[in-house]
Amino acid sequence: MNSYTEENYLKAIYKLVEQDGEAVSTNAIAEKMNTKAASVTDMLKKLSDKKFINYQKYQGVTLTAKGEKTALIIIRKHRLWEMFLVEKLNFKWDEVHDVAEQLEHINSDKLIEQIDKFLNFPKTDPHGDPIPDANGKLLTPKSKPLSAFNVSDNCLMMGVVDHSPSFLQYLDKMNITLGNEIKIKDIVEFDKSLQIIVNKKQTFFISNDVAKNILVKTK
Amino acid sequence: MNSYTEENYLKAIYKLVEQDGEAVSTNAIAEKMNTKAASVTDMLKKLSDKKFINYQKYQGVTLTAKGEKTALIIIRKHRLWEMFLVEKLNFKWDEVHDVAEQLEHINSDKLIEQIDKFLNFPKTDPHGDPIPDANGKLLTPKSKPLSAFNVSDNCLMMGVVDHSPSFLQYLDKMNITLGNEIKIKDIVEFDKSLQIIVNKKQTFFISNDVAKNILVKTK
DNA sequence: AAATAAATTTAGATTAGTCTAAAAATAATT
DNA sequence: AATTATTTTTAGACTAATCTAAATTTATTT
Repeated sequence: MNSYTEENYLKAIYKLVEQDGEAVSTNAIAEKMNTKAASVTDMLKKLSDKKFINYQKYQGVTLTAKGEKTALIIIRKHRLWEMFLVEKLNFKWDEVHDVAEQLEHINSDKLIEQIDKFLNFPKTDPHGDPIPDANGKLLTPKSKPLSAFNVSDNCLMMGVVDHSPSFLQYLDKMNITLGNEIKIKDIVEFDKSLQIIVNKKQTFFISNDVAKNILVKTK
Repeated sequence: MNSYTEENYLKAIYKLVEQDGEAVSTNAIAEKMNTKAASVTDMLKKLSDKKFINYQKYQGVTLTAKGEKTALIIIRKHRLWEMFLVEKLNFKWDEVHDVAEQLEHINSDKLIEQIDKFLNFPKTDPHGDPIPDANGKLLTPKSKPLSAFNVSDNCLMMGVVDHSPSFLQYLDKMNITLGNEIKIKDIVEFDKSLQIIVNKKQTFFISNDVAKNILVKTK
């Protein structure tokens, strides 16, 4: 089996590759893992020996098929546990991350498949992120940032980019949650802030920075 | 916080003290932890420094109040997770141990209290073992081995001594489960085997060894 | 294209937990 | 009580993951 630490490196590398779309640097991994570049280099050698990553000295890394599958299965567990915490144990969407970071490393196929079944096979986690299947296959839902839409577009809230508790709490306060309808009433020329109508009821302004972090699709 | 390994040592020491009722030896711990005596000595020093155990070289160990509370909170988590697996995720009582060994180390007060609530505050785990409360207090249910009773005594199945999958599967096959009524019809003079009537329906023989491992109380 | 800056890797230590082999302490036996 | 056996501890070494500091490679600037 792989160690807790190896799993966390694979997950970090997966997310960086997903984000940047290219080979990721030692420093980028070090920052994400809150560790030093020298430690990362040591681990990269190990992950490379185990065929989880493609690694050439000084050239950055990408995941092999084996590494990507392993990363996606950890992400599957993380997201299923988040869903469980919110749906069954009264956690808020801004409280689940740290616990799921621990639970994702529990090793039991039966456990995770039963959790999946218990939740009735959810497609996304509480933040709208897609849940990979048991083989590590991911169906990415088609969504774009709200900031990419225009005046009078009518959208459906699909997820978030920033997952920080403070951002999620802000969305709660504004009543912006998964599945809500968001219609763009106006876009301010000066700062690109948006006036939006949520669920045909509340009308208010959000900054363009906020809009960039809200994922929606056209309704 | 305490490491995964420290927690496992504390749990092992708790169980050995509970079983033997006196200071436990380095070798006994080594055997229970599947490790070597030299490794145990190292860990005992560390646990002693942290005030979890009373330890004098060559004299064996007992738990301090702090150590016992810590052990009981780990046992609380283990037993609540076992109950969750059986009650909510279709695990059998002989399948839960290994997964619960992992889950017991998850660190989140909210998580474990919500699991407790979700299960409607169970008093015992799937094997009839009592679940300590959130402060590490344990109410031991009064039960004795079936082998301590006499002909025509009518008992209620309360738990098991041996927790091995093979023993639990045997009990399943014989339809002996928690809460069943067990009446002693006869005790064979020769080998002390027992003829029992389960739930007023099935009558059959069990060995004295088996009877020693079934915990009951008088109905 | 040479010099400088930035990123990355190597070298050598450190910590937690483990091990083997040897030494020391306790227990059992004659 | 002396000897032998058993248990426990110490000494020194190993692995995984980390670190700092120095060396090396790659990238950027002049």
